[in-house]
Amino acid sequence: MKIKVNPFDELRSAYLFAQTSDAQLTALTRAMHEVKLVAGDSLFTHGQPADRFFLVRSGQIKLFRVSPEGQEKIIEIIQPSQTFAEAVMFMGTQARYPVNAQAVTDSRLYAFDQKQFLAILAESTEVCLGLLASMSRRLHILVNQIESLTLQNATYRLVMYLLDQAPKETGEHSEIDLTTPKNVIASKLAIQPETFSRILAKLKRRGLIEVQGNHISLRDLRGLRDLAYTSTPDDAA
Amino acid sequence: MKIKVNPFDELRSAYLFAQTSDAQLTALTRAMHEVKLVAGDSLFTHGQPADRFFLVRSGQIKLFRVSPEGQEKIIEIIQPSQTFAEAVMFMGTQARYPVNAQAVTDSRLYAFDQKQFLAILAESTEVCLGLLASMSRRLHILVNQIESLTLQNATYRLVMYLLDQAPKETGEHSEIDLTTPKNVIASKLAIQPETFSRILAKLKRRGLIEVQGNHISLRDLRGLRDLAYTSTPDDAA
DNA sequence: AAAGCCGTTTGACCGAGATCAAGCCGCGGA
DNA sequence: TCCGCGGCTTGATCTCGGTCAAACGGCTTT
Repeated sequence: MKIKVNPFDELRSAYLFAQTSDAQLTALTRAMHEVKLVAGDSLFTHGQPADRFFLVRSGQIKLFRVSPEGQEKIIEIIQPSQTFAEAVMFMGTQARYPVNAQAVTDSRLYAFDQKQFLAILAESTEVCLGLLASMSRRLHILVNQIESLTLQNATYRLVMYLLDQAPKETGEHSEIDLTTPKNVIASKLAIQPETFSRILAKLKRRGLIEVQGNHISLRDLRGLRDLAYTSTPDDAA
Repeated sequence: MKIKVNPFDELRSAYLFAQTSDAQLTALTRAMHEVKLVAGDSLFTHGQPADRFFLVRSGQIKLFRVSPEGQEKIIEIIQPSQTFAEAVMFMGTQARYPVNAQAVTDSRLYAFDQKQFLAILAESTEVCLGLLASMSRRLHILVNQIESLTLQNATYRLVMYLLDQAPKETGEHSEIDLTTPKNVIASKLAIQPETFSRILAKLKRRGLIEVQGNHISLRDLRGLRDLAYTSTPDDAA
C-alpha cells in the first residue's frame, strides 16, 4: 500500500507556504533550485547582496554575527521545514544579508529567487499575510531574546533552553537529546563554552539533571523552573 | 500666503502609510481615534490583548520589558512619525502585546483598529508590501541590537548611540542634544545609569566629548569611532 | 529663601561570567 | 592498537559592569 504524497507537501510544511495555492507553488518552483551543503559550508555572509531566501529540508543552518575579535554570536539555528532570509527580500534597493549563514551539519535546502517571490506576493494577499505572520513571530522571538540577554542571567537562559527542548508532557521528569553541539548552543545563548559546561555541572550537582554526552535527563522540572525564576547565583554543592 | 496641507500628509509621514492611497486612508481614518498621554502614562502592558496599533504624532513612547526584580529594559523609543505594534496585528488568534508601552513625555497618538486595518491590507498589496518592508527594517534593527548586546561592550554601545545621534555631516566635530533622559537612554543600551555616567566621564577625560547637561559636544569623531572598534577598557586619565 | 524631589554623579566594593591554561575523553585513521 | 585531533570539562584568575550608598545640583513648591 502506497501513500500518495503531494509534491507540494514539503513546501507547505513551512509556515510561510502553508496557505499558498498549488498554482502559486508551481510558479515558485520554477525559480527554485536545490542546494546541498556539507557541515561547515558557508551559504552566505554578512553584507553580501541578497537575492534569494531558503527553506531547510534537512540538516541545520546557523545564522550568526562575528565580532571584530572573531567571537561568534549565533542569532538563530534554522531547523528542517523552516525558512530564513525571506525578510531580507524587502530591504529594498540592493538588499544585503544582515547575518552569516553556515551549515552546522550536512544539509539540503531549496533556494528561492527574490524576483519570482516578490511577483507572487504582489498577486496574492494570502501569501502576503502568511509572510507577515511569520515575520511577526520572528520579531517576537527576537524581543524575547533581547529580554533574556539583558534581564536574565546565563543559568536562566540555559535552563529555559533545556525546558524548551523537552516535550510538553506534564510529568516531573523528561529526557532530551541535544541535536546541536554544545558549543553551538552556548553561542546561541551568548555564553562561553566553559561557562556552559560549568552551569550544567552545577545543575547536576543539585540533582536537577543528569548528563551523558548529548543526552540529558531532566530529573526535576519544577525545580528547574523555580531556579530559572529565582536564579540563585550560589554555587555550593 | 498659505501652504496647502493635505490632511493625509501626517499619516503619510509614517513609513507604513507612505504608499497608501487617499481612498484607503479615508477608510482607515474612520476607525482611527486620537489618544493623548501625559508623561508616565501607560498605553498598554505586556500580555494585554492587542487590538490596535499606534502612530506617534508628538512626544516619545518607550517600549520595554520588566524583569521579575523590577528592572526595566527599553527595547525601543518611538519618535514622532513612527508607528508601533503594527506587527502584533498578525499574531493570529488573540494577539497580545509583547512589551509594555509608556509615554516618556506628554504625547499625542493616533490609534488604529486592528480589524479595519486587516481589511485594508487584504485588499491592497501596496500596503502589504509597505508593511513587510517596515517589519523587515525592524527585524534588522533587532538583530543589530542583539549583536551589540552580546559582542560589544557598554562603551561601544554608548559611543555608537552618540555617533548615531549626530547629523551625518563630514566634519570632525559635532554637537548633539539628548532628547531623552539619560537613564532612559541607559536602559535602551542595557547599561545602569551609574555606568552610563561613568562612561561619559571617561570620554570627557580623554577629550573626546564635552558635556553640559543634555548637550554634548563630540570633539573628535574619528577618535570616538576608533574607540568603539577597539574599546580599550583602560581607564587612566 | 528654605525644603523637597528627582535625575545625575562619584566612590567603594562585589560578583557573574570571561579568559587563560591544562587535562580529559571519544572517535576515526594509520 | 596506538595516535592525534576536536569538543568538552575543570581549575585559577581577572575584569567589566552591577550594586549599594552618599552627595550633588537644578527644578518646583511652599
